Amino acid sequence: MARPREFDERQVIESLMTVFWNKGYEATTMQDLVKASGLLKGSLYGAFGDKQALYLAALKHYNRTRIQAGIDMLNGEGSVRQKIARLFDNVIESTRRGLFAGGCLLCNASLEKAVSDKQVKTEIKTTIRRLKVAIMDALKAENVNEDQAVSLAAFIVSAYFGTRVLAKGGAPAAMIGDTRDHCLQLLPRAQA
Amino acid sequence: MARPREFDERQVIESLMTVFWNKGYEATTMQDLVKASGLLKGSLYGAFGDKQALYLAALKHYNRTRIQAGIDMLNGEGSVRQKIARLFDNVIESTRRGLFAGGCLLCNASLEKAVSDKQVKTEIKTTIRRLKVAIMDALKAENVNEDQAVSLAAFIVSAYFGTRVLAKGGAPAAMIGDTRDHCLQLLPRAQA
DNA sequence: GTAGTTATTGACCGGTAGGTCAATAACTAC
DNA sequence: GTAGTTATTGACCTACCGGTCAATAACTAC
Repeated sequence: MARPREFDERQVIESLMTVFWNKGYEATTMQDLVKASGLLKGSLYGAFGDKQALYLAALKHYNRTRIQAGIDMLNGEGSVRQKIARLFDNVIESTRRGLFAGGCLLCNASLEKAVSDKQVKTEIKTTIRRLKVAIMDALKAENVNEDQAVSLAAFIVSAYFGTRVLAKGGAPAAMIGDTRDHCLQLLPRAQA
Repeated sequence: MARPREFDERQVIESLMTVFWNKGYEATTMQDLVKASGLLKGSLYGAFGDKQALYLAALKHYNRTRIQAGIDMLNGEGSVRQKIARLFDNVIESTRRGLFAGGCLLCNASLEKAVSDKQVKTEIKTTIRRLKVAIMDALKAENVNEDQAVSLAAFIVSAYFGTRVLAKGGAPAAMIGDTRDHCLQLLPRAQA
């Protein structure tokens, strides 16, 4: 019926995401995206839309993969303490490996694009909500009551996002470890 | 000996800061800065240097005024609990008033410019350090020991920065309140 | 007054930003 | 085969980006 696409959409979005992840929205040029994706400008526009749409697609992909990996981990085996500890340890680890200086595209989007792009803001809000709920569920699985779970989860998300800012700002890794330790201090003791 | 400047430097930097604060580095154009400051491009370049230098000056001004106001508060009267609570309440308040959507230029700079600009990174690191020390001092004034003060301060800075991300991302204000409450929970009880 | 110094002005510049489009290619249905 | 549809291509466009500079103005020292 029509000419088929010659590229793998997932793979292209992954490459777009990588560029936005380490350069930010404004500092990224269409030329950067062309180079990273291997597609030409016209194809990029034809397939996804303008730069804002490309960014939104990249952010959604980040949430569906990177953030989801965290949520899956929270839904998996182990005690809450272990799970939350791993969340923070991953930040330390990615910072140590220089993975985009430990940055998080979701946090970057919150500061750079949430105000100027309503669709981005909506995506951010629902993703934060999902992350918070995953933490709440992990807490409730260890008999933390609903109210406590709500406020503890909010607090952990804050501390977690804060470490992403500190990591990129060049603060010493020890600050992230200290943050993790104090978060764990507020968590219930393991019972299983 | 020479022609005197016709503008008040502090006032001009304050206006530059305002623009960078709500638009970010990349999204701000020289034209924006010209309009906000009232100066012409040539004067801006002559007095401060290029765009990066303008940003650095704006960030330093932000730290010398807005962040310093927080530090002064931490060094002032009252219990640590009251001081830390006020820190978070200010975030809620500025978000409610729509003050640049509750954003913090220091956090913005950490995510947008710390990696690409070494001078910005240095400024960020020393400012975070100063903020952390102010919190430590407030803790030690209430007989928290050195080690505890170090790690508690790191943790509070993380949680605080996290709320700035959440605020801009459009998360409900209740999450900030919950974060504040849990931070206070780890603080020593008032004794004076 | 004049010489020396710095500030202000606005026209100017090359480069590149995001975005468009007509031509052509690759496919399916019949 | 042909008609219809969509994908790919790369040349092209306008607007504006950050930055420069020669002319001129405003001052001080003497």
